[in-house]
Amino acid sequence: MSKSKQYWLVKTEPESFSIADLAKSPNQTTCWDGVRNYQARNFLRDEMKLGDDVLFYHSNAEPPVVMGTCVVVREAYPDHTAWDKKDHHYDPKASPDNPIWQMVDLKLVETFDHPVTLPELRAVKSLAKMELLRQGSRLSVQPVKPNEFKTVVALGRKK
DNA sequence: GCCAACGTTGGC
DNA sequence: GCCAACGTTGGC
Repeated sequence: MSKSKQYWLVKTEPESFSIADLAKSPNQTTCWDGVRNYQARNFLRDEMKLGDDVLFYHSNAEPPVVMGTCVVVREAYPDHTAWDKKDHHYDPKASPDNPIWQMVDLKLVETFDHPVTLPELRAVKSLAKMELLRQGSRLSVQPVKPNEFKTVVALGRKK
């Protein structure tokens, strides 16, 4: 008995990992490591399912922008970068026995012809309640409603 | 580079 | 368990 497909948005700073980097990755697939926030992790670990569609967002960019979409191709498994001392997101409390942090694998679906900027999103009335647009929203993995997803994709394809 | 909003830490 | 101090995120 499978639930209907869910939708998500993930943030990344393009200087560390951009959608172009994803496009260049083997099989256009990457492990989404480095999430170090419990609420975001809980979404990754408990709710992201194979086949869920994901908006790919560039944060700390000029302008901040939804670049395209990807899809969940592997469900949650331990984020081994958490116990790698050399990793930027190293967490001394994590270990193979107690991973704490999880990641999923994401595969590129499409890069928008017309990436949708944050000001453009804010101008769309039906997106007013998007988590991304909430003031102070910092979740790097967040749920997106089906209509919101469809609206953003339509904006990304047209113009 | 600034700073508001947020999450985490640690003293008590 | 409170909450001040601190660190981080991320838009501007």
